[in-house]
Amino acid sequence: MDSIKAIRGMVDILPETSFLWQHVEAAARRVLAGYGYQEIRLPVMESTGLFARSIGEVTDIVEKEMYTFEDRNGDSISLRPEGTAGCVRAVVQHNLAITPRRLWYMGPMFRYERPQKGRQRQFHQLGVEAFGVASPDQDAEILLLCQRLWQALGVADDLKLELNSIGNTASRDRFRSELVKYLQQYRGDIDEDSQRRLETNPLRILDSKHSRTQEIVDSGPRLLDFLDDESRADFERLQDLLSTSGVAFELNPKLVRGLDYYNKTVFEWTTTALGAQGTVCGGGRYDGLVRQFGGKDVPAAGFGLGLERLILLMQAQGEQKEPAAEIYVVTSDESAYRHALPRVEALRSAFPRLRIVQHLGGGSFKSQFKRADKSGAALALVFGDTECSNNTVTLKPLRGGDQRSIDDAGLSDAVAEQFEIESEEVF
RNA sequence: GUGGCUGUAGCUCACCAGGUAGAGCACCGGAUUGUGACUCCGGAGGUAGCGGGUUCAAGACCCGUCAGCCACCCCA
Repeated sequence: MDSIKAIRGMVDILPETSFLWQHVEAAARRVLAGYGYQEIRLPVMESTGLFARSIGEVTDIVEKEMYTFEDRNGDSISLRPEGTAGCVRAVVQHNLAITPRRLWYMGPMFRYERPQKGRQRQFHQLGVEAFGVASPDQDAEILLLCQRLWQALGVADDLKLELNSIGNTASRDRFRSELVKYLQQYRGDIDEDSQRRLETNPLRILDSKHSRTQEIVDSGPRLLDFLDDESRADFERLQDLLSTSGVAFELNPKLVRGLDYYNKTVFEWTTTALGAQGTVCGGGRYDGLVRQFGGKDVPAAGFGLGLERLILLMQAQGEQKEPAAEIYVVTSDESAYRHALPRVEALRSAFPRLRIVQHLGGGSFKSQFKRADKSGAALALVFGDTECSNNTVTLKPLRGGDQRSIDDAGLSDAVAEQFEIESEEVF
């Protein structure tokens, strides 16, 4: 029997990187809370129809990338390929959109694609969705929030904001038919994929990577020229807001996004540091989606942020290592261990944020100190026969300095001094 | 889904007209028995991704398969 391995595209996040995840997640929570966003936790499975109707029947995601199967009762259900659909469903189902509502969620998404760096079959997104505000100050807010997160994580310089407006449904339809009409003339010249999209999703031809197709597109009709007045005005105001609040951006008239539900503002934060998978965060406005799911006519805007890609970006700047524990406790034998245990527990109570590692499994002092050294701890606490019999502890700095013995009673103060912290006495 | 590259100890890699595997790091133990790092000595660890084929003989060649990577595609 072959050894059992994780299935393709599903990866384990090991301890050497899980701390980075925690760091990113904590930063995100902090930033989100700072803007008044609240967490919503959603199922990872939904009715297949939910995704088909929101994302778009003819998108790649729905056509060939979903994990879809029959529930035991025969219903077709799917693992979520993205979060917005489920979030909108929940908002409608629980009537959450009656007031301005700022939401976020974090969790795994599933897409059956060929894995590559920055692209897995199970990956993780932070999703942010804001309901109830139609004006571009909402768009600006979520972009500001993004930028704050980039700054908090030190990746602001690696990310570029690309911005576009794809207008309302009517103006987009007008543009689409003009575009199709134009491209029909060059049917034989454009690439195969684009020819297919001529029928299914013509807008996607705009960001084709084929150079010949690109040339043809470049001299064709421009989306911007077809924008309705409201979209145009909002788009200009958004740019103005971003400029005054210090968010740099680049207009990309060919940015259209792959999902059907977007309108007006669309954007992507991209990097060149990750190869072909350069989009770290993407989103926009989706004013019609809530209504489409039977809710009120509530405008909305949001984005999805790829956590793996964000973390890859941080790792690309250099190795990220988890800081070592502060203290390593060494004991000479069983009785010393019993002696030390309550004292170490008291220390943990007094300094809940210190990481104190107790040596386990016995062994000679020599081997215990080897462990202590390897642990990277700054300080070893030594409980030997001598210490135990006269109620003292030896503090041995492991990164330089002389060791000294003190009375048990002074341990707390000595530790506080060494790490320049105060006792919190939290239990 | 398409094309290409790769797959040898925990990690990074090597060897080899095809003759049943080696280094560095990591790991474990020791260098007079209450003290780590440096040094020295010793040790453990691989049916060479998996399956099949060619051959007297394959990790090395061929086929298949699985996985990773790169590009396409797609997007996070």
